[in-house]
Amino acid sequence: MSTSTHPHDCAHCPHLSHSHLNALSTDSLDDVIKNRTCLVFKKGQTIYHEGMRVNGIYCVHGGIAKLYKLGPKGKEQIIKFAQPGELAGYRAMISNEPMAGSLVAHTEVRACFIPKETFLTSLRENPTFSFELLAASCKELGEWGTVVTNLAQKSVKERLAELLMLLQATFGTADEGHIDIILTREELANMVGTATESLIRLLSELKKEGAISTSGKKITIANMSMLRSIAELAH
Amino acid sequence: MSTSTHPHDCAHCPHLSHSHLNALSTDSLDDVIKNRTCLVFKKGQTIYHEGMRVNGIYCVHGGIAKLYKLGPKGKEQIIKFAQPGELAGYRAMISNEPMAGSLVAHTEVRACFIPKETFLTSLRENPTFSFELLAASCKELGEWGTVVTNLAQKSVKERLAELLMLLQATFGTADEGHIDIILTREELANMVGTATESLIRLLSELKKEGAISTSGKKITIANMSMLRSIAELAH
DNA sequence: AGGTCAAACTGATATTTGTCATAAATTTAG
DNA sequence: CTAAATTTATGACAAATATCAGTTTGACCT
Repeated sequence: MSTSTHPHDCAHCPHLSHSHLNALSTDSLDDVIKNRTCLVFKKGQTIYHEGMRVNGIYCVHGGIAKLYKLGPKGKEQIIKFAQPGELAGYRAMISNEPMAGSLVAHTEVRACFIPKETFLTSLRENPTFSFELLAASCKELGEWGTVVTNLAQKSVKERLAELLMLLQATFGTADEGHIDIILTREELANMVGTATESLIRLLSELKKEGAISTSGKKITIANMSMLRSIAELAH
Repeated sequence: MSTSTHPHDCAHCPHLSHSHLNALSTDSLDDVIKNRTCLVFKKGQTIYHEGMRVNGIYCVHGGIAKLYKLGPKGKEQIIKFAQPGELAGYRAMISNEPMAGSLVAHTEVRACFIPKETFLTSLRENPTFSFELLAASCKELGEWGTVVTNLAQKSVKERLAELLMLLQATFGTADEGHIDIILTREELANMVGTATESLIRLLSELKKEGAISTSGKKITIANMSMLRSIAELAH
């Protein structure tokens, strides 16, 4: 089970400024803080399961959470990673459906649980918040179109090159220069939609070509323009 | 160019009841009607282009419009078809981005153009409308997750079987029993993400197996449960 | 009705990707 | 710190899918 900690200080959370919750009025934010529960999930722990009806949403304020769906043959398809400042589970809440995917702690995750009623009330009372979520959803919808097009039309190698660039853009680089998120080869495969063995071979190719270098699970982009040309052109 | 017609009677439009615009107050609807322009697009005509900034949205009230994106090698990826009652282009308007895809008249299309300002004002003044769009976007986001998972994990044949079921569910069956939308093999290929020749071969297989029958571009689902098992299981 | 053009189809072949088996390396747990 | 378990890696092969070349069909136009 998740562990409840001493309350997280949401009002001064360093992630608040780039969170959608920042659009709330002082009163609404107070209400959220009053009703939220602070939780800690150990690495690997499931926060919620696909298909579940959950009566609230999560605001991640520490660690990285992995959102995935199960495919027809039970294989996991990684949809996205949620970073501090992001809300998770609000789509299902708003469209009043079961969760479309499962959320699991990829590292240790600290998150606040905000009850459904609190969340829906804050939506109702804060047009700015509501509009911001609408705008974010609309933006994401546009991005999914690109994801689908790439998935349908690009080769696995092109998708992999693109994914590595995206990961670097999203998670930045660590001090040693590698992309600052640790993923297994299987997880990389579950993002680009291929078999683990194929992914391993293509990573080796990229390495041999000098586009990237690896050290265990740490991946460094060695030649960004080469990687970009692989992602966009071909072989 | 598109032709302007004598005004469409939006207030009594048979599609209004299942359109998001139905959530508007009488005043807002009047405002929309006052400012909208009714247009007719001939089959094949482009309504807007990917990458464009458009200063308004379209409300389709007749015909079918095809929304697609161009892939890296210039191949079209069909994202969806918009039917009467649907709004098109509102995502870009709300997230304030260029259009993520191109919209083209798949049949003759009748649509009202609603200027950006009118649309945004109605959003601002109608929380119900705004929430409905938010809920719809959230629902769609969940659906894209499934699309992506299927694209990443299913074979082309499975995706084709699924597409045929989806088309029947969306467009219904014509009197003669076929799925009530006419698509070229290339368009089908551009929906499932495969080469036209592959699609043709797989359609023939489905025909040989008795799951479907075809007559020109008209496709009839002959054995729905067989088709479903092909879509879900395998080969 | 005949000619023209685009779409549908077919075959042969190349390429990509998946699968299975197995070994080496790395991480984790005790 | 070592043993077990997982992850990474590689090879051989099978299956799926793309590509190219060419033929047939059917719709449309005057």
